[in-house]
Amino acid sequence: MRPFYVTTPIYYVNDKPHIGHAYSTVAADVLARYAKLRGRPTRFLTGTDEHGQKIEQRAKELGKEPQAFVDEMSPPFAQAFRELGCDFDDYIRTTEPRHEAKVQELWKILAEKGDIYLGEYEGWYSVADEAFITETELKALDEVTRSKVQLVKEPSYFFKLSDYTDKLLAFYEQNPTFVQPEGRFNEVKAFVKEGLRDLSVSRTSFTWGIPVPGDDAHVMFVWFDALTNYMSALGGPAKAGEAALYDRFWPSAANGAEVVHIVGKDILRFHAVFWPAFLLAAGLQPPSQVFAHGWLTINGEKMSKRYGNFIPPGPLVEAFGADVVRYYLMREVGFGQDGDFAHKQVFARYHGELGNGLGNLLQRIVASILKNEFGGEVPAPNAIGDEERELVAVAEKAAAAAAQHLDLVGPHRALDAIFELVAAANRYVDRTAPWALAKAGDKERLATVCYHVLESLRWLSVMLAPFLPEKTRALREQLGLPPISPTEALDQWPKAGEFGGLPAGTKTAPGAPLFPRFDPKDEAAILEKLGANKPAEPATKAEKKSKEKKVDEKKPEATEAKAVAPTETKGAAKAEAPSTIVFDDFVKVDLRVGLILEAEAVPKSDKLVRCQIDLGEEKPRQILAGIRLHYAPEALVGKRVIVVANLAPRKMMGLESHGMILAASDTEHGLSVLRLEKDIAPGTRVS
RNA sequence: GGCGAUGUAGCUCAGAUGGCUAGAGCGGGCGUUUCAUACGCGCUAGGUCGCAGGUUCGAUUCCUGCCAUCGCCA
Repeated sequence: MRPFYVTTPIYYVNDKPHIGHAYSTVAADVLARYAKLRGRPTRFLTGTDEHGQKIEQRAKELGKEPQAFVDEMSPPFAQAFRELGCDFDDYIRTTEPRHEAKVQELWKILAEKGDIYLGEYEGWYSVADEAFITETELKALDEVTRSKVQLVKEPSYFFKLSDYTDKLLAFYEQNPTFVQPEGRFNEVKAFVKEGLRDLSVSRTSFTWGIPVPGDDAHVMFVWFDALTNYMSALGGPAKAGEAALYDRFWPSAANGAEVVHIVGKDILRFHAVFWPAFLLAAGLQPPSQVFAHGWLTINGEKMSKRYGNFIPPGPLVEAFGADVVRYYLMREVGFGQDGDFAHKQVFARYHGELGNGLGNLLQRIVASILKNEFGGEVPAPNAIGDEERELVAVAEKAAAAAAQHLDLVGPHRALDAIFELVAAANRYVDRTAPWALAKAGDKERLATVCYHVLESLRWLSVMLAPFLPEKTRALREQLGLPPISPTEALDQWPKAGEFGGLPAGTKTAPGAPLFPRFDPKDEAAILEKLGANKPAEPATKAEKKSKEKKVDEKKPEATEAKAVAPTETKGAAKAEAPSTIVFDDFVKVDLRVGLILEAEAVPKSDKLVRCQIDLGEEKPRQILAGIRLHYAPEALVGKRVIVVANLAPRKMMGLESHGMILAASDTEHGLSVLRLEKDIAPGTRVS
C-alpha cells in the first residue's frame, strides 16, 4: 500500500492556539487516522514555526531570549492538539537541531547547483507577514501592520525562482490535482504564468533564524526554513539508506508515497509555488498535493486580533468534548470552503445528528430490546428479507462513498455519506418494530432484526473512528467490541460483502448515552461560559454584507461628527434612525473606557491627534481625533475617555483610525472630551 | 484595471452533455409510533434555479450583456 504522509502547517508561535489551528490539525488527524485504518503506512506531522524577526521582536518586548520565548509558546500547541484527540506521529519545532541541520543541507544543495546567488534587495518588508510586500499591498495595510513595515535595502541571497516558471507549469500540467480545490489551483497557475521573479531567501537585518551556510551575516528567509520542516522531520534531505522515514515517506520513484500538505488558503503560494520550486531545484520530488482549506468565522464574525475573538479550542473541548468539536469542524464546513463556527450550530448538530441519530440508535436497541430479550448477547441472524437487504445495501453504499470522499479529502461529504447509514438504521428499526416482535414472541425474527442493527452500529464504529476516536471507542465498548487497532497492511474499512462480521454471542455492555442531551438551561450556561451569547446575529451573508456596506456609505456623514473616526461595526446601522430606539439598538454601539497611552499631532493636519488607546485589548488601538485645536496632545496622555469601539476603521490623512473618542462642543466653550471621574479599567463597557 | 469564479427553497448546499411534477439536510407545518436521549418514522414546504436579451420545437442548464458577491494579480 502507498505510504501516506500528511502534514499541517507549522504554526507560528507568535500566536496562541485558536480554532483555526485546530481546524487544520483536526483535518490532518482525520486523514491520518483514516489512512491508518485502511492499513496504509502513515505518518502525521505537525509542529511549530519559531524563527523570524517577529519572534525576535516579541521576545525582546517581553525581555526574553528568543529561545526561551519559543520554548514557552510551542508546547501549548501540542497540548491543544492532544486535547482535541489529534494523534500526531511527530511534532517538529524549527529551532530543533535536527531541523536546522537539514535546512542548511537543502540550502547547500541549491547553492551547489547554482540556484542561489548573492545580490541586493530593496523593498518594503512587513514584519507582520514575514515577507516583502508590494506598494499596492503597503497601501492596503492597516495602520498597526504598516507601522511595522520597513524599507529594507540589504545584501541578500536569492533563489533563482525565475528559472522555474516553465518547470512549475510543466509540473502542474503533469499533476492536475496538485493543488485542491481546483479554483485555488487556477489562481496558482495564473500567478506563475505571469512569470516569477527571483526570491530573496536571506536576511541580514536580524539574527533569529538559521544561519546561511558559509555566511554567518545572513539568516534564512523564514519560509525557506519553515517549508523544509516537512522534509527535515523525516530526516531529509538524505541519501538513500541514511534516513529510514525519509526513504519511506518522502515521495520517490522507489516508494510511491503520497504526501498531502494541509494548509490554510493564505499560505497556499508558499506551498504551491516556492516549495515545489525548491524541491525541483534540488532534484527532489515535490509533494503529491497541497490542500488549501478555507477560513472560519466565529458566529458570523471574522476572527482577528482586533475583535479579540480568537477562540481557543480548550474551552470548547471542555464544554463539548473533543470528538464533538472535531465532528462539528469536519461536518459543518465544506473542506476547502470558508465556513462559520457557530456555537448554536454545534448544539444543532450535536443533538440532531449525534444524539438523536447515532446515540439514540445505540440506546434503543442495546439498552432495551437486546438486554431484555437476549440477555444482552448478540444473537445469530436468521432468514433475511427485503428490509435487511435494503439496510445492507445502504451500509455498503455509505462505506464506499465515505471512503471515496476521504480519499479525495472531502471529510464533510464522507460524514454525510456515513450518516445515511444512521438514518437507514433508524428507519429499519421503525419498520421492523422489534418491540412488537418481542411482544409477539417472535424471537427468530427479532434475532435477525437486532443483529442487523448491531452490525450497522459496528460498521459505524469503524467508519466514524477517524472523526470520533473516543466516542467510537465507547460505542464499541457497549457493543462488546475491542477498540480498533490499526494495523499496517490490514484494511479494516468495511466493504461490500462483509456485512455480518459481528460475531454472534458477543456480550454487549449497555451503558450511558453516548451523546447525552443538553437541556436548554445547560445550553444557555455553556453559551454564556463560552461568551457566545450574541444578542442578534446577522441573518444571511448577503444581508450582513449589505449592512456593512451601509455603514461604509455613511462614512462621509460620520466625518461631520465631532470626534473622528470610524469603525468596525458589524452590521447594525439602520438607514434612517427612528426617534426612539430600543435597548437592543443601543447595545450595538460598543462604548468602552479607553486609556490614552500616547498622543501626538498628525503632521500636516491642524485638527487631528493620533492616539494610542488602551481598550483592554492585546494591543492599544490607534484612534484619530479632531481635537487638536482644543487639546494639546501631551495633555491627553493618561486620560480616560469614552471610545466607540466597534466603529469601522477609517483612514484620515493616510492613517487609519479604529474607533472614535466621544466629545461635545458648543460655540461658547469649544470642545470637551468626555472623561471618567474614576479610574475605571480600560476596556470596561459603558452602559 | 487584468484574470478567474459564484449567484438554485427561510438557512447551508447538491444537480441537470437543454426536455416528463428542479433535489438533500436543517428549520417551519401536519401526522404517527412508543423500543429509545421529549428521541424515531411518515407527509408537507408551491423556490420567476440573480436580471435582460439571444440560440432552440423547448433553457434554470448553451451564448451575450448587465447587476451583485467573492478570490487571485509576489
